[in-house]
Amino acid sequence: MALDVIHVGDCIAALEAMPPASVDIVFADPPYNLQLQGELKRPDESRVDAVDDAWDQFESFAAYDAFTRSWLAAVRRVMKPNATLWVIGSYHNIFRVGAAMQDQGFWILNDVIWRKANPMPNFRGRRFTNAHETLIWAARDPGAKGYVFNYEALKGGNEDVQVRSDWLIPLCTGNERLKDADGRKAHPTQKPEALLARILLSASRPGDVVLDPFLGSGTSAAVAKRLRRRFVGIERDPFYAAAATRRIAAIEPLPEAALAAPPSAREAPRVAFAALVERGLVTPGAELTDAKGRARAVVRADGTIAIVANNTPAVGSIHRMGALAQGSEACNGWTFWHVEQEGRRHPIDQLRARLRAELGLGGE
Amino acid sequence: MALDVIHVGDCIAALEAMPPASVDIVFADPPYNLQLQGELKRPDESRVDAVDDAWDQFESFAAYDAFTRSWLAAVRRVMKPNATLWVIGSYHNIFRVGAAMQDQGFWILNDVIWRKANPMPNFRGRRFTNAHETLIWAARDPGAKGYVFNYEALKGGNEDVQVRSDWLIPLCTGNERLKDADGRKAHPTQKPEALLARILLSASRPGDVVLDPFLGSGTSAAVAKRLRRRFVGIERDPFYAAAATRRIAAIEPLPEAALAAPPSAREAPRVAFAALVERGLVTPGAELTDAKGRARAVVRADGTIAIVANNTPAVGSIHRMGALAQGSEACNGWTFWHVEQEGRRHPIDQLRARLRAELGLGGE
DNA sequence: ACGCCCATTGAATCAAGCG
DNA sequence: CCGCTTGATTCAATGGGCG
Repeated sequence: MALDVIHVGDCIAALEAMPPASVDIVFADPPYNLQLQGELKRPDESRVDAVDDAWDQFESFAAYDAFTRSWLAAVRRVMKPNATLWVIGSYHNIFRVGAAMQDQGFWILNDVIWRKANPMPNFRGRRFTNAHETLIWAARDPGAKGYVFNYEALKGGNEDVQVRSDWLIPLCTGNERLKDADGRKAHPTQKPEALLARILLSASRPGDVVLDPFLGSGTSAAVAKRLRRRFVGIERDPFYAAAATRRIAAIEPLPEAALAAPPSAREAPRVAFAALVERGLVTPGAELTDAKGRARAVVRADGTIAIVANNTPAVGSIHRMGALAQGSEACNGWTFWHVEQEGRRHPIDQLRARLRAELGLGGE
Repeated sequence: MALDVIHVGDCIAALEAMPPASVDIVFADPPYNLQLQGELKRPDESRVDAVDDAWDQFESFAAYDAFTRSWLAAVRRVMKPNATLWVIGSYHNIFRVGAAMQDQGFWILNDVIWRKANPMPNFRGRRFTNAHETLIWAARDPGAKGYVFNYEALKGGNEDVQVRSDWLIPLCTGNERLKDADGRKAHPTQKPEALLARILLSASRPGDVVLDPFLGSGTSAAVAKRLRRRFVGIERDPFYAAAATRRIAAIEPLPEAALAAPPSAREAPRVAFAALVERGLVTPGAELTDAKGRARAVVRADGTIAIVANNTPAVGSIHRMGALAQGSEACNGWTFWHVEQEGRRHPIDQLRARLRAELGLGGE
């Protein structure tokens, strides 16, 4: 399969020519089926340049649904089992697309709201300002566990709080907006690079293959190249494809160091408590306590620990014994148990971190 | 048709017993079909009290769709030609509901995002915090022009800018949350009154008939009564219906002066005084005075205020009415108007400062 | 009265690895 | 595929208790 290229042509045919289970993440910005009636003018009588292109016209909801089902099925075939799909739309089409996705077995992970910082006002004053679009993020199958979600990196870049499902991002305007030779916008619905960057940084890794079946002005491919992902773009209109090709050629990938994944506790190699005992970071016979010094345990040479709970002696893993000492079902022994050094109690997780560093295994 | 009552029973049967074209606005909070698998625990091992009620269980998407089509059709019959329908849901169900609405001929006016100020986190760090729910606002028919949308009043209560399609509102917690005899939450999905107030103030008028086919804890009826709308509530569960009945009985309608016809464009208030009203820092019907207690005004539910100047009643923004009361051309209503608390008068600017602090400095 | 600390809680489709 | 073990994981708001 050719990577980092744009296929010009119908997306169904192009998708069917691709090998199955070959892409890691899909971004799709399908026609919105806007169903606009007349033309709209601003209060100053200037005309609003609406999306009235032929590709956005469908005869009926049924025709739009058939189109949706067909591209969703074709996309689903080329997704790896742990790939995820992002679709963007507005109230004109997103409900139909979301229902079709569920019908085809996609498993919705989140709906995400793109809150536009600078939306077009409602000139007639008959509705609320349409100030957002909706993204649906879905796994290929129910129960998919292995999808990519760069939780820690996202949280780290967000004042150390979880990223929410509502994202505030400005429209694509100014220099970022592609213009044609006449200085008019080259594509009517160009998406901001910030939006695609957040998507790709959230749910893909460097080197992953990003598929966009409705490439348009090429935002997804441009951001993929900058973030050192590979891309497969499909676009029916040769003029849009040409504009996207020029745009992508001018992109310089970011330095690899700017994209390396931060160390993640979840991906750090496992170190058994027994290894700490073996390596001498904890001495057999040493005493462990909880943070407040109430529960007590004795370290055994084989890496298990011994406690007395309810006047009954027990031996087992740091986790089991932590749960037993607390009377809870589960327990992370690494953070529950502490050792005393120089009069202060430290969680044994600190010792594990030190051993990881000694072994050069990363994970802090 | 009996108004201001709760019908206990199946909503389809109750709707079919109503006369056609008899309600002005519908709010529907149908089951979300959450499809939860196991149980979920917080990092501290406490159990999350999930929605696992029988009424939220459906055998399949097809069963849920059939249910949706049936209540939508029954609701549509009792809507006046210019009535509008509001439906709330999450990604579990809202796409299916929205598509069914379009299929039945409803005309979507907006989708509106309820951004939760204090959502439950994602404890396992495997997705984005699910921090919003989606509302769909639709007219009964395509091309409906006569629906109610109180554009000027909404704009006036929003710093004189159009209200957007994303609304930041806290969850229903604390005192507002209905409790049963054991002190546990009486209903698992009680909606905040601020959300319903914004809906009814946006798209209905005093005296209008508000229908809620899934009344639950009765938030829509309680807010309807307070805002001097009439209501028809339908609830299947007699325990929920009884709790709602008690709740509604305790509601005192706001003074009519706080709800009379919205002001004209020229009199629209210019600041987010409405936010103070919505959040309960100022009560509709409360009295404002100047620093010396001479001029007097009454707070209205939409964030405008009413005064009598030169024996002539007038309604408008805190600034306009302050100017009118002083006989000056301009006035900063925030420093002119005061509220009395514990025998002392404070400028309403202090309340604004408090709200800003609560919202985190107003920066979103 | 006020501030601080702690416990509780909310429409949630919430794990991964090894044997 | 099943079953067991390991061990990773939370934000804003409310309200009560205490000093």
